[in-house]
Order: sequence, then structure tokens, then C-alpha cells
Amino acid sequence: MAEEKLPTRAEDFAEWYNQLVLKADLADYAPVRGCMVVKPYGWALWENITSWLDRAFKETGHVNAAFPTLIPMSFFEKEKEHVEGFSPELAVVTHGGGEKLEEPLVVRPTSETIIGHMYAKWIKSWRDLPVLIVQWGSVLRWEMRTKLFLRTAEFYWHEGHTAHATTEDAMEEMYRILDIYEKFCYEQAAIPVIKGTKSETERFAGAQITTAIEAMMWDKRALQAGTSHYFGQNFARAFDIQYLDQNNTLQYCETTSWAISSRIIGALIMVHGDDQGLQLPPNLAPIQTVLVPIYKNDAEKSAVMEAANRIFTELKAAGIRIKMDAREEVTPGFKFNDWEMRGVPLRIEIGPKDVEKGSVALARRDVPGRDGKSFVPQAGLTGTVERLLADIQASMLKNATAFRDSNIHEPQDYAHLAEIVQNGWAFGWWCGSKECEAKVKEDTKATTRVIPLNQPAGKGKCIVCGSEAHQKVYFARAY
RNA sequence: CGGGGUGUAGCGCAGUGGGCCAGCGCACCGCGUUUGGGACGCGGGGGUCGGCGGUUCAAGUCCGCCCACCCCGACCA
Repeated sequence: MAEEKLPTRAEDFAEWYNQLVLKADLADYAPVRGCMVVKPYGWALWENITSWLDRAFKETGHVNAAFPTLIPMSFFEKEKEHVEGFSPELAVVTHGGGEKLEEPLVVRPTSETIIGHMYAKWIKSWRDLPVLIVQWGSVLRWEMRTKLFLRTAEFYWHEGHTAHATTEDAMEEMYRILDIYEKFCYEQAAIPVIKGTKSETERFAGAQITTAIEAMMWDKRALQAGTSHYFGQNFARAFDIQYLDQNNTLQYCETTSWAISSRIIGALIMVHGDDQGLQLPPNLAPIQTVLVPIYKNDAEKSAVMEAANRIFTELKAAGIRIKMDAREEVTPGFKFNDWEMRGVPLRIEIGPKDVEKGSVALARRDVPGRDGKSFVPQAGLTGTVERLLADIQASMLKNATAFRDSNIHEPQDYAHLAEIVQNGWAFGWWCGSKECEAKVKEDTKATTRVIPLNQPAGKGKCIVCGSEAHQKVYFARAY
């Protein structure tokens, strides 16, 4: 249950975040360093996220399956870049049944290797392709500094792993998924994202192309909200994933993998949260509207509760995720703050005056104070609530987009870039060299985030070295 | 791993020139009054004082070692 106030975001954003996660009842610290317990409210939110994505993947022909948590250590050594990328963060099981194991087992940090191994066994012919499998589960990476949802040792996600006959098919798959992720962010999470390609430095270990969607948090830092990778034949060659084509020639497959993790919950918090607490988009909120009955004595209580129960039943029947807060041990004022902390988008208050007038009071979470309140008739409330929820969803996206756009700037020169990235994103020309990228990081702590797919026409001068540049990139400090 | 800090009730803390029963606020339980923006009174329950060892008639308090966690720096979804 929520108690007391949060620090304001301006005072201490990191502390605001930490306390909010706990007070909004999303998660708690686990006894194991870096691990979190996702509480029922947080998990309900995650389920709303996963169920939308699951549906979208199934609509595009993907199927779910499960692969083991433990992976033979030797599998990681088969792909050079992959092992280099992941070895520092592996958790390794050395004993089982009281005996030292012949070969250590790795707790999966991601499943390319074991899935590649299985694909090699399953794929024989061009007729077997494409293979479009999604695994829902958790993975473990030994992180140095952790933060609930944003970076925990164990986190939850889906990982899609696909195998294709041709480069075109695999690339198309990578972009198809990126589009699904983008759609999810805009339509469900109300988070505007920029879709693009990662630089070589920022690429996934073992990938040929890494694409991502990047979002701006309230503190203007960037957060990668989802990734989709094209591996070319890297994993296929490492794991011998081969098929016979129509000409009876042995060919290597082209593979992809892609993921959105429970980190997206961190994005929801940092994009939409305010000094009152969490603010959830109606499409994902476990509780879309909370009903708070108000009364002073038994006579009022019976009249109010009768109306409240009627409204509750009606809205619930209409498919609205509604919660009745009939707790008697706390005051209405406490409940208002409590549900605001938890991010419920819309509150319905009903008291003796409303019973008399056949009305209710509505309070929008996204519009604080009196401005967000309205008094509407009980008649037709379902429609009113549905319209308001849709309006809140739209307005959250609109606000987040306006915020993001007002914090992206075009650097005029290198000094300007350094200034911009202290409190925003810089969108500038980049020659593509690692040296320029490293210099920016060294000088400003900002990294290249995405090379957007939508590029302006023409060419310019690299903002760092001044040589000819054919692409523009976003520079920002990132989570 | 480098630097800084903290371990006393679920949370936040006080108590440390050693001395009777280890305390306060919040939370929790009970009863009553309250209830349209974070209510109040009264009465309760709850502790290996991070761990191990040492000094002492006596250790939360002094000494040694260890452990854990947090914050700040280099990697990641």
C-alpha cells in the first residue's frame, strides 16, 4: 500500500523511480542480489503487455515453444563474438546432485546457442523454412549495477528466433518484428519511439544488423525499448543450420532474433510517471478505473453502495477493467492518493450527493487537480468511461510525443552537440566511424542510439570530424 | 573491480565515555469515533542489536576478522 509522498522527479529522479516501483506495488527486492520479485500488480501489467504481443506474433505466423534454462558451456564458445559479448555476465552451474559436473552449464543469458543447436537438428529442407519460434521466459545476466525492471540479473521477456532460406526473408522478418514493436509502443504503451539501426559498437554480440526502437525518458535519457537482430549466417555456420534448396544444394540458413523485455515497464514508469506516482496508459493498465464509494453513516452507506455496486456490475460487464475500493479502514482521500500512486487512469467517485442527483464524479489521472474532474450522469456511464479512457490513451501519447520532440535538437557544431546531450537528444550527421562515436562518448558520455530508418535526403558533414556523412544519427545518454 | 558509506522490530532511525527489563516514528493487530484529497484516541503484538571470535564480573556499546547491502565510476534488454 502506498504511504507518504515520493521525492519529486526534479529533486532526485533515480530515487523517485526506486520508491515509485515499490509504492506502486509493482515489484520488490528479492533476497538475491540484483533479482526482483514482480508483485501481482506488476505482473498483471506485464501480462497485458505480453498478451498483446503474443497475439501479434501469432497473427504473423509465429508459434511458441520452450527451451531449457541450462545451456552447455561449450555452446557459447561456438560463436566468437557471442561468447566475447556474454562471458562476463554468465552465471555458471558447476555442481548437480552433489557432484561436480563434467561440463559446466550456463544459466541462459539468451538462447541463440541452444536454439541454433536444435534448429540444426530440425531443419533439413527448404520446405522446413521459415521456422518462426517464440520463447516466453526469463534469462539471467550477472549485472554489476541493477535497478528494478531496468536492469536486473534475471528478467522476463520473449525471444523470437527465426530461420529463413534467404537474406531477403530474414531481413524482412527483422523489420516486420520491429514494426510490431513500434506499433505496440505507440498504440498500447503510448510511448513514441524512433525506429532504426544500431551502430557497430552498439550491436548485439554476434549480429550483423541490430535494429531497435529507442524511447526518451523524462530525464531525457534514451532507453532501448526493443531490439530485432539479423544474424546473417553467423549462427547458422556456428551451429550447422543447413538445408537443401530446390537444386539439391546444401545452404546455410539466415537467422534472426528479437526481444522486448520487462524493462519496458521501466520505460512506462519513466515516460508517463509524475510527482504523484505512476501513470499507466488505459490499454495496458491492470485497473482502468477505480470506483471509490463515499459515505458518512449507515444510511448513506447503503444508498451509496447500492448505486456503486450497480455501476461496478455494469462497467465490468462492458469489459472495462474496474476495481471497487470499498475498504473501510482508510479515508476516501487516502484512496485517491493511493490509486494515483498506482497509476490507475480514471477514478470514479460516488457519494450521497451523487446518489441524489444520479451523477458520479470522474477524475482523470493524466490531468491533475480540479481540471481533471468532471461530474457526469450515471446514465450512459459505460460510454462516458470508454470515451474518456480512449481520450486519456491518446492524450498520453500526444504529451509524450510533444515532450520528446521538444527535447531533440540539431547540433550546429561539436560544442553544441556536447551541450545538447547534457539535457536532450542530438540529431546530427555522422560519418559512421568508430573513432567519432568514441570521441563523443569520451567527451560527453552520450552514445549513438539509432540511425533512423527514415533518413533525410542528401548528405552533410560529420558533426564530430567534419568529413562527408551520409546518415544522421541520434546521440544521447542512455540507460 | 576502484572510491565512499551503512548494518539495532517490516520500513526509517535514536541509543556507543560498557551497567538493571533495548527505545522512538511509521506500518501491523484490537476497540471506538471518523470518512467528497493522505483522520484521530486508547490498548496491544513484534528484536539471534549483520556474523564469528576476543577483552570484561558485565558488550548493541571496546578490539580483530569476515559477510551483506547501498551510493559514485568502466559493460548491457
